[in-house]
Amino acid sequence: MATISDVAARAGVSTATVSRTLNGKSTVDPVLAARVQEAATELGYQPNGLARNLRRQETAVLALVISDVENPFFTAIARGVEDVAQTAGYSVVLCNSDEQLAKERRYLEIAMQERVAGVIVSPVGPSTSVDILTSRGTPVVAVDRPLTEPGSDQVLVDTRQAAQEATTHLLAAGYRRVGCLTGPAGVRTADDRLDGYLDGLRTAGVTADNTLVRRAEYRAGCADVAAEELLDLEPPPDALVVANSPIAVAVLQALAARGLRAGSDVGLVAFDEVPWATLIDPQLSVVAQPAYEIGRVAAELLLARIGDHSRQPTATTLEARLIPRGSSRRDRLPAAG
Amino acid sequence: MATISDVAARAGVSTATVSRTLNGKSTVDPVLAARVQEAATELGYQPNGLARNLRRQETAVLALVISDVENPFFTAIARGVEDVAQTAGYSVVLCNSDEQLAKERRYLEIAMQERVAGVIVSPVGPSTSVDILTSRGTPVVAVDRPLTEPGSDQVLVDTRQAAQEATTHLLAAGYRRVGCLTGPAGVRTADDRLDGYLDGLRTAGVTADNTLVRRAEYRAGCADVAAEELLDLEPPPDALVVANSPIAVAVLQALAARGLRAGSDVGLVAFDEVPWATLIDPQLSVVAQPAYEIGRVAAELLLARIGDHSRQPTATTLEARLIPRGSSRRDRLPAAG
DNA sequence: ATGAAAGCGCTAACAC
DNA sequence: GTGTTAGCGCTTTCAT
Repeated sequence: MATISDVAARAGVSTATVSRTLNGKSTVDPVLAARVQEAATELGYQPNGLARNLRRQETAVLALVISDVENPFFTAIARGVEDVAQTAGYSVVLCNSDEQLAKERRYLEIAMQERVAGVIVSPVGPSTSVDILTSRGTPVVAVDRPLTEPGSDQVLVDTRQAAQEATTHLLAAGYRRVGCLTGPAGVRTADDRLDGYLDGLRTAGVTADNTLVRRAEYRAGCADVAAEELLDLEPPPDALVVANSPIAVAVLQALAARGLRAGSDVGLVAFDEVPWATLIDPQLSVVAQPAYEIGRVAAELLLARIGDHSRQPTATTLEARLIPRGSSRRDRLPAAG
Repeated sequence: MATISDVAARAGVSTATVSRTLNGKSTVDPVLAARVQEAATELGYQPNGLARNLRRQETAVLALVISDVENPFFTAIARGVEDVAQTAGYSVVLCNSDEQLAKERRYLEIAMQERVAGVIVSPVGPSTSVDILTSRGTPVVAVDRPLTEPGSDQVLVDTRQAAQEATTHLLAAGYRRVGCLTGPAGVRTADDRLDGYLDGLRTAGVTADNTLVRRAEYRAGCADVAAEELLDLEPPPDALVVANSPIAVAVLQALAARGLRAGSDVGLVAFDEVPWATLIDPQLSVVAQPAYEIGRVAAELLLARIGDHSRQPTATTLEARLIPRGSSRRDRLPAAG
């Protein structure tokens, strides 16, 4: 594989001149520059990024470590990050931690070792290994879930508030036994949504019933049992606040298996807008999080910190929006009764 | 940031011994090894991957360049790739080409320059820039769509056959004006699915009607117009073969907007299984592609080629499976009439 | 404007 | 078993 000195030799100049030409630096004699270009293309020269990075001690690459590639919420974040990075001349590499601390740690280590310019992470847990990065001065921004250690920017959503709103909405619609199916303990969004649900009950003067609360993994295909347990309670809940869309799928499947109908039989509000929300009958009421926006803001924050390492870390909280649809309306009941 | 010589100095040994210890090479005196480990942790030493890669001229990283991160089909492939890479000690970085040739080319160049061990790509078009890689000896495997240039492994799906089967299925169910909404011209899967659809018509002795064929971008939110055009034809098609799930969403939305029902009003078979296929009413008939399997096989092929660069490139074709559900059954009609 | 030369941090011969 | 040393390919002073 042709190196820079091959090109230099062929063009009859020094490696410095080749480097300057190929990087568009200072003013190089047009004649020499042309000779260099020619030699480079003739040799099919491809710069060795490894060597360049080693010399420069930096890379125009951002790492984005998300906890589930198959969750549309996170892929939407990825789009936001990518769009911003792209226009700033950065590339982004996506790493899937799969909600596993070990994988997350591994990817963060690689990011560190490969000296990426910065990383955006949706931490699996509150006590992650981001200090590997922050202690070395690599800018980090946390999305979706906070980090206990200071030093990173954060872009979160006021999800507790949103969960309360969802609960209040269900209660106002006339549901009386509102349950909650949330994510694993220790995952902040899961705990927050549960707390918001409890806030909603309390505000309405309803006493919480622990048996109406279940937890499940956030990933697809993990919440089946929890959903079934809830629906098979005696008496069953007549409405559910559901913490994300993969879990919502499980709930809807369990409902269908029992011949139950969302809305009329069991009120439903699920976190995260999905393309199919309006395709099911009744349509799914959701708490829409500004996923793309989260990614956009996170990338902007990261680039700002890369440009100025002394910048103080900030915390941004975005708002979620309740979109009421048919799955949180009981009004079919009178018609049927 | 601590370097290997800092560690060597602190442990009172040579850099070579540090390197050997940290890489678990040959047999290092346990006493020295312990001193090295201690010095390393005290200094918070993190190896510089850039330097290591430069020296080794290789990286334990695979690049996966997919054409749409928001399409579940591709994220499922990513899962397959990741699972096998993981167990082989490789990490995978995901790059989103967004169906844009320029982005794809850019990521391929980065992959080359960063000297990744190999790349898996779902090419935006047939004439991609993979030769950047193949000519330099970097193993490449194409997934979902073939590459015209030889030299890469391929993992494809017999999608033409599947499209024919879907069409035949609709015809057999009693639909008479079966249309097709496929992807952009030049994208092989789009053209293949169209051809398969035409095969299906021909086999059944039905003359193809060009007005019943439309094309749209493969990405979400791009097929609305095409879907509407099709449904507003006079007379409209009474069934549709749809080339992927983002397009299927557009079709289902257009149907709903017109008060039409899948199955009874317009028969529907869409490519790609999605989590919500059984949640809509009627359930969505799909052609399920073995996405996870594609990723798995592609990664295995890639690792094999990395291990033995002289290995001959292979072509694997996997089968898709038609899953008939309610959206391709007309039987509601009699009940309604 | 151009070239010579010094490393970036690491690994792998090679010598001891 | 351990140390010495020569680069990997590039960028960037520092001279000229």
